[in-house]
Amino acid sequence: MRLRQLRFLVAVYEEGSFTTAAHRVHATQSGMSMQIKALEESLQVRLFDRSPSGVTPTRAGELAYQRATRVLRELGGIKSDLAMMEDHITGSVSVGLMPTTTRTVIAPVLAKFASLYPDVDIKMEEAYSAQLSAGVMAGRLDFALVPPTQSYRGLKVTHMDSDVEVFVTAPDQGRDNLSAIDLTGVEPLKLVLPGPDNARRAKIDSSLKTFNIPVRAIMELDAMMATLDLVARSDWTTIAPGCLVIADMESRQRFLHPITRPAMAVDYVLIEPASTPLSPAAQLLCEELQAELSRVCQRCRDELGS
Amino acid sequence: MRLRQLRFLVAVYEEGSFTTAAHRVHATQSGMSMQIKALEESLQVRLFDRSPSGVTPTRAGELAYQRATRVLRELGGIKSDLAMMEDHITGSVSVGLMPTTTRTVIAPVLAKFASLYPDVDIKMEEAYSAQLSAGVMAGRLDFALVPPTQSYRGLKVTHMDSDVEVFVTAPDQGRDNLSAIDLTGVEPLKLVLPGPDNARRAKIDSSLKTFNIPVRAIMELDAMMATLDLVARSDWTTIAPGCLVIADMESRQRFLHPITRPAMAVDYVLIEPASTPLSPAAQLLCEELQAELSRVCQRCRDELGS
DNA sequence: TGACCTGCATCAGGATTGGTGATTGGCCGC
DNA sequence: GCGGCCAATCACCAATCCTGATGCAGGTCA
Repeated sequence: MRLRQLRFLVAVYEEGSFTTAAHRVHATQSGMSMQIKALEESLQVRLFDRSPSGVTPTRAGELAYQRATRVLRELGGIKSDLAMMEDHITGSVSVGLMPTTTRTVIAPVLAKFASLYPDVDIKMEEAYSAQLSAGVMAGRLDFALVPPTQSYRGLKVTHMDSDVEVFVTAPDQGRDNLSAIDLTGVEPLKLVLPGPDNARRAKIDSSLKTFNIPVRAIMELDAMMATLDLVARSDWTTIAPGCLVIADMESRQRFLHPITRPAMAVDYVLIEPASTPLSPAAQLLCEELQAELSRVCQRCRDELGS
Repeated sequence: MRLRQLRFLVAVYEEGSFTTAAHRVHATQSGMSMQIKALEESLQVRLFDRSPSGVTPTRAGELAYQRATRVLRELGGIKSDLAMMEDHITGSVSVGLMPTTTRTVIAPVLAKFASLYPDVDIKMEEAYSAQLSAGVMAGRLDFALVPPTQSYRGLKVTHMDSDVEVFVTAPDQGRDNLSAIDLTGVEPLKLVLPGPDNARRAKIDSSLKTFNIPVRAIMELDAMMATLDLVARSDWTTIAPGCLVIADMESRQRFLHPITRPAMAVDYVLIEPASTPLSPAAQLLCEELQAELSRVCQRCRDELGS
């Protein structure tokens, strides 16, 4: 068994094709075919079912893939360890964040990190989950913080924290700030929500439907700040994650209302390449981010929980 | 980086010499030298300090070794996974046990395991820790259950459970069965103890010394059953792990006395090769052993704890 | 102090391995 | 039925790695 074969296995599994996998790892189709064959022979088991339209992993292929990613991750850990040994952390980190977290959570993290590790270059990208996971898979991003999505092929997923959803209105809409609300017993809502591609949207829709919550109108706005701005100066309302709106506790530009029913939570997960470990710098940034996120989430649950 | 290089790294680290490491992995000294050099170049760091009497790992070498064992362990996991996929567990398991556990713990485990997996061949070896760890390192044993020792080079160690030490006397020695005893306030003891090579012996000696426990005579007996037999039919006494003597709760051949002072515990650890995972059969036997051991240890702590 | 031993580094040659590009054969959609 | 797509195979070439011999440094013993 060779490391190259494991890398090939991972590529083929993730691409579902010998040819495209070969391109990805800068090899030829024939070499790919031979190496996979050799691997199958050394393991005495068929890893992929071949078809004229590509390949699909067998059960054994699934297992082998899972292990192979872990082997490669450990392998990369060697270099990380050695880099971590250096007293001086350097390099660059590219991180992707969903808009929710860019308002409150990220600023203190960046400030702290930059002062702790002045020689690390930070690149931050704000986008929705699909683009972020694509970025991580393509290697453009070291890791990303996203809501749970469906497609994790080639990604390692770690749950980081759970946040509460909060109902948000303008101050002049006749509700007391921080008063709890039961959405199942309320006049029809005018809601600003993200578009159907958004991961939170699906959960919200299903809650609305399950509990027969009346909705007068829905406006789709795939821009968080615009949404909040609109809510602040109109009779439109929205449902937003605690992390996003907790700053309004002080500013009182918007009034926040814990939701007693239905129960709605939003999860944050970390995604990173399945078969590559984080660089030391990325690991450290990740820890800072985790710490700050759970601090904020804790506060949200305490002060905005139902 | 190549897997072969990692195997070489592990061998060199554990042997402390290029030449003997080369023999171990069926390679030549020159090939070993070149591969390690290549590895060092690809990692851009020196892994071993060479001297005319052998090699010693640098700090980087330590780290790389730790990782390398984990890589190889994960790698072996591929085959284990695939073997585990078979509905029918087969193969053979060689396990080493210290005498303490062979009296009470192992029988039910073997009985259950043999009936669950009738096609697995079991080999069991009873010996003291030094021989067992040598056996594991040489690959003769899949794993072994031993008391904590010093030298773990090349072994993965997992703490399994903690047991109590019990003071044991013959029934006619004027002590009530199960009556607690404070060894610090007792007339000088006649103790049968294992020899100085035994891992428990060092701990017992240090306790005796620390608490100034008077000892009239010590007899060294490296045979557990003989020790117990002697204690049952004389005024000699001993200190034994709970697991070993709990059977006397019913038989009353010997009287047991929880020790209130000094606090004495005996740990059981599992050792296995650092860079090879357990075979599926070994893994299963290990789980059964763990379960039974913690059941017995729990009972010992409940009924023989101070 | 000098001969000897041990252990690692280095070198050149040779065998094995792995990658390449072209070709074949099977299946699907047009 | 034809062209496109994909994997398997083959022969050839290049790179790699292993080998056995030799050199060198340090430590030991008479």
